[in-house]
Amino acid sequence: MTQPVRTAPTLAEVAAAAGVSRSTASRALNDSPRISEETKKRVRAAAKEVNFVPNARGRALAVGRTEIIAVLVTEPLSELFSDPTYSEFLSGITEELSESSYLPVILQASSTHERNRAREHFERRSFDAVIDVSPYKGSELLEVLRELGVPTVLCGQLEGHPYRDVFSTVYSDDEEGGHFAALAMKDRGRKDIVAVLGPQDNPAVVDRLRGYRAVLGEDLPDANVIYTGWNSGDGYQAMHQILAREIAFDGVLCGSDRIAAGVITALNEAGLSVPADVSVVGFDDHEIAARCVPALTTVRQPLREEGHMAANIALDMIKGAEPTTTVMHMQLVQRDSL
Amino acid sequence: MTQPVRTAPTLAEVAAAAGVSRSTASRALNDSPRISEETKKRVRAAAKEVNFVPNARGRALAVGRTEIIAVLVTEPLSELFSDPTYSEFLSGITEELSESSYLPVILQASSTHERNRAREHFERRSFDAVIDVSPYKGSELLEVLRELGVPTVLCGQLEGHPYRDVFSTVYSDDEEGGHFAALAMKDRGRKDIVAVLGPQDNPAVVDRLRGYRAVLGEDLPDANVIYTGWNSGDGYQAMHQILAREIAFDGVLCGSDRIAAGVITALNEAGLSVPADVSVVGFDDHEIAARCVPALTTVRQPLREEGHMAANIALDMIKGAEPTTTVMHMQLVQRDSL
DNA sequence: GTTAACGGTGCAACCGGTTGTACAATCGCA
DNA sequence: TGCGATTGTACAACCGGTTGCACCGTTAAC
Repeated sequence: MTQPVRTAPTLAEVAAAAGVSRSTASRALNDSPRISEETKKRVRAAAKEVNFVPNARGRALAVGRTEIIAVLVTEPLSELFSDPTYSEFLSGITEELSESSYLPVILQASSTHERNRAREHFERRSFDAVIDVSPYKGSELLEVLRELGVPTVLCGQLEGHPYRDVFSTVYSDDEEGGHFAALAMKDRGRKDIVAVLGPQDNPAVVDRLRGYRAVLGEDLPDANVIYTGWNSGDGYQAMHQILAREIAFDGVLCGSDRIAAGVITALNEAGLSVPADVSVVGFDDHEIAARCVPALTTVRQPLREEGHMAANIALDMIKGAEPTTTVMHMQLVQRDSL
Repeated sequence: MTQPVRTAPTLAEVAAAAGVSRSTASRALNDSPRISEETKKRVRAAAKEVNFVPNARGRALAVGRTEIIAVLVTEPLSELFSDPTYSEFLSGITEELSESSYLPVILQASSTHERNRAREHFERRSFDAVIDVSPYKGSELLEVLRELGVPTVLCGQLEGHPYRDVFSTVYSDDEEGGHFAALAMKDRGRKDIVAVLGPQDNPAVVDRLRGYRAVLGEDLPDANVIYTGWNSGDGYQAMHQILAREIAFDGVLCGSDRIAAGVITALNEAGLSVPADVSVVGFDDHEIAARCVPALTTVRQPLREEGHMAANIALDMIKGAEPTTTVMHMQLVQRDSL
């Protein structure tokens, strides 16, 4: 039943069918005010008749846009998939772009090979804009984007904001998140706090700690701050270290919900009850937070909304808008671990 | 330090710099045999000089290709991310395409809105080919692709293969996988088998069951076949149902590793030992399989390789190759649950 | 009755490449 | 010396749209 492949109808055919010129047909379909209703109607009918859809390649060349936005990702695909943060964030971007005619492309940049490919695509002007999901890692590519003048949105802060005047930035206020978590501890009357954070070189970690400190002061001594990875295993191990020190503490601030899950496991194994003996607060509000026993009090980052925002800013920049900096707000999610 | 945005150099500028015509410049850069070595050298030098990279839009229009391949996905992004099957498979596609100049685009088609957007992109000829990752769900779109004559690769079998003469197909031999799992049970001397499978309408499930049956015959009675979801919770629940029936059984064939994990948990809770009392065989060989206690014997599907294959076939079809059907082979991974 | 204003349309150029074909220059050979 | 074959290059058309500008026919104003 192989049907003969129709070769796609072009604007010229529509124009011929409607008895007008190509330019008039184009204007009619793009709803230009210079064309009479009468003619528009005729052209639209002709277009419907021959099943006309404007060719993406021709359009792209003429208007100087590909209507494609690259989402630059530094993590390898497997990590990308295992980290729910990205899923949420990418969904936000995709959702928002699906309202426009733009198409998001996930562009990986973990290996050198991939970065070179990415660079090549940038130079070819394959994309109208770039959304960089983990900008603190890909500085060479950022340099390229700057030179090429590609509208770019950075998700997350860059230390020192070297590109603030060229790129837009969207990030959650991590310091504020730290505030919220610390205030919750304080309100609960906790006075001897331990923090199990992510990697020390992560800007979000630095800001959150600053937030903790602003509220807790000496209740969170330097010695009680541990930097580690983001996973439950890391939290578990860190908690063991702390228990081994035999210091007194009644609260643990965690850099992620997964860390918190590991911390709770370690505490329970040591015979400590959460929240009776020790309060625990997480970060992120991923699925795992609600499933913890006890359910985890945590700080929610509006990831999906950040995705929406990033996509919109990218679209605006394509239209010529100036770079902007947008700060999203954190939120404390009260559950049972505090 | 905002650097003035260079407007990208065009072929015309290269030609001027090299003192040749645009056509000669184009041929020189594309290494046409009709151009003298001497001239090629000069043009290449000029191109390097002005930092020329051919513009993707212009090229696309001229050669009639966008160099973009759509990966059509029926699942919502969150599911896509939570299912390691896709991660592996998509990695395969991405890896392979990164060797070419082609760019993969993940195109979601779970909601009606998304399917309409997808259709529009197809009609605009935004993609040179489509790889459909879950073809049994998106038949309307397949119809569109067929009419438009877009080179398409289906991953997974379609019942009745209605598009066999138009589309290429890549799939793993699920019946063979069923064979392997069932043979393992048989070799171990298991005689009363239960199967906890995925959804009944999934063609892979149907084929695997056929494979089981061919080996086990009456050792796997109809009443012992349970259809459910793919997750551990589903496996757990299904096993409870079976235990409640108080029938005798000594082996469980599972539709996924996650199902198997749930099954093992339920068995253990009921005081049954794996593999002493009951043998369990999974499917997929995901990360979870090795982490099960006991480590799960399972059937491995070569997902990454399937991704490579699908990408290559897509590239071939773009070059005009006829549709092909490719069957990948399953493999039994022996561990401790049998 | 002439002319200015204006709404509607078409011509042609343009976006940035690729490619069929014509043409000029060089060479070999009769 | 004259011819055809061969090589290297340029001209121009083309891919499929968009858009600046000129032009046409009305109508309104003077």
